[in-house]
Amino acid sequence: MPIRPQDRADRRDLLLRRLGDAPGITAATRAEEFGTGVRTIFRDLEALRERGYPIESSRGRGGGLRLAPRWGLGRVLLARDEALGALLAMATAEQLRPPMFADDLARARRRLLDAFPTSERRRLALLRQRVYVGSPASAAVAESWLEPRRSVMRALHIAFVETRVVDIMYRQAEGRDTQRTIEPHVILVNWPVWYRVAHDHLRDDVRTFRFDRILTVTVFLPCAQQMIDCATAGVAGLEPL
Amino acid sequence: MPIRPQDRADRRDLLLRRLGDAPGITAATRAEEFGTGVRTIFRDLEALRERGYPIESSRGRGGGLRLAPRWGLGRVLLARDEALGALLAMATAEQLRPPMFADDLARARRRLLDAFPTSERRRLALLRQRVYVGSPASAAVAESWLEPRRSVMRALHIAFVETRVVDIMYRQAEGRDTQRTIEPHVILVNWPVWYRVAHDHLRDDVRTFRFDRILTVTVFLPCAQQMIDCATAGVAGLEPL
DNA sequence: CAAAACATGTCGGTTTATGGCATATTTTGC
DNA sequence: GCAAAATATGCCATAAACCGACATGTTTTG
Repeated sequence: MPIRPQDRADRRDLLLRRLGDAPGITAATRAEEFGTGVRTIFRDLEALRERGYPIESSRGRGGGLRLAPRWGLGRVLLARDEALGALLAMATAEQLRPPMFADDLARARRRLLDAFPTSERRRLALLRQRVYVGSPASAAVAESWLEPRRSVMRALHIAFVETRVVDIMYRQAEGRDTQRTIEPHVILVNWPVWYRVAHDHLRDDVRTFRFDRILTVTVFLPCAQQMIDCATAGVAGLEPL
Repeated sequence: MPIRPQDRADRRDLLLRRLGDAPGITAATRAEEFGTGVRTIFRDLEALRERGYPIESSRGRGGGLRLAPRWGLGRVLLARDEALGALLAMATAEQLRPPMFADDLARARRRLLDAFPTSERRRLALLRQRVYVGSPASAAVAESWLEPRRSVMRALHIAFVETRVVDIMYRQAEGRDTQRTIEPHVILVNWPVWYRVAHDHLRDDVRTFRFDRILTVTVFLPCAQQMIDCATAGVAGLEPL
C-alpha cells in the first residue's frame, strides 16, 4: 500500500507524522511506503532536522527512525473562529490561575496570537484582560440560570471580540423588558452564571447583564451605518466592507 | 527591501500572511517584494486558492489582492507542551459551560487533537473529562490557599497527562505530613483552590488533595522500575524509553 | 567479523519551477 | 469611450531542483 503524496512538502509532512506515529521503522521501509528512493528519504530527514525537528535514529540491526516522542505536533491549522474560541477559552482558564500548566499556556497563547495578522494582534492580546472570574453565584441566582439563546450568543460573541456597540433587549429581574445601548467591555463569570459587564449609554453607567436575560441583539456596523439584527438574521452579513 | 524566502512553500506561507496583513497590494509589488516574477506570484495565488484560502482580488486602477479579512490564520506551530497546556486550558474552560464560544472551542479542540500522533490521541481525548469545576471554596478554605511550588506542579502536570502513579508527601490540615501513593485521576477546581482527586492506594479510597499541601512528588516510571524525584531532579529524565 | 542500519558524496537524467512574453478581461479615471 | 492599470491565463525556453542509483563511510548488534 504505497502512498503517493502530491508534493514534496506533502511528503515531508506525511513522513514527519509517520515518524511520530510509528517509531522504529527503517528508512528503506519508508522509501517503499512512499514509493520513492532511499536517498530521497534521507534528504527529507535532513531537511526536517534542519527545520528543527528532533528526529532520532539508531543504527545497526533493529535500528530505525523516530521523532523524539514528546515533540512537535505537525502544523495545526485553525480557522479564524476556532482560534478565537481557543484564545477566549485560554483567557478564561488563565483567570482561574491554574497552578499546573500556566507557563505552557502562556506560550501557547502567544503562538496563537502570532498567527493572526499584525493588525489584529494588538487588539486580541488585550482580550485576555477582558475576561474575569468572580466569586460564584449564590444558590438562588444559580437556580434561576437558563440556557441562553444560541443566536444571541453568536452575536454577542462577535460584538465582544470586535468591541462593537450593540442594542439589546434585556429582561430585568422583575420581568420588565427594556432596550439598552451598551458597549461591551468585559465578560464576568460567576459560575455558572455568565455576565457581560458593559457601559450603558442610556444610563451612562457600568452595569452587568446576565447572558440568559438578553433577548435580542442588534450590532451596529461602524462602516456603513448599517444595522443587522443578528439575533434573527444571523451573522453572515457581518463581514465588514 | 526584498525578502528571500528559502523555499517555495515558505514563499507561499509568507505571501499568505502578507495578504492578510496588508490588503490591497498589487501582484507586481509583491513580486518585487519577494524578488520574483509576477507570473510566479499568480501561480502562488492559484495554488493558495486551490488550498481553500479565499483570496479576493479587484482589477483595474487601485486594485490589488487581499485575503478575506476574517479568514484563516496561517499555520500555528505549537510545541508539544504548549499544545497540552492549551488542551488543558480548553478543557477547563469548557467545564465552565461558556455560552458564547462553545462550538468554536470544541472544533478547535478537535483540530488540536488531530495534530497529535494517533497513539496519543485517544488518551488525550479523554483528558477533557478529567477536569471538573466544582462549587467554589468557602471563604475560610480560600483564605488558606497558598501558591503551590513550581517544581511540584511540573511533576504533577506530567503525572496527570501521562496518568502515572506518584508518591507524594502531603501535609494534612492539622499539620501532620504523610506519605501517600496515589493514582492521579481528576483535577477539581473549587476556585481559587485546585485539588487533585486521586485513588489512594494505601487507604484504597478516593481522596482529594490540595495542590498547595503537596510537598514533594515522586513519579514512578513504568518502563524501568526507575524512580525519579521530579520535585528535586526536574523532569528531564522522564523521556520514556 | 558480518550484517544491518544510518549517513553522506557524486553524477546523470528527469522533472519541475520560473521568468518572459503575449493576450484576454475587468475596472477606473479622464 | 478610450487609455491605463490591474487581475488572470496560456505557452515556451531555460534554469534550477529533485531524484534515483551507486559508492562509500560509520555505528551498532548478533
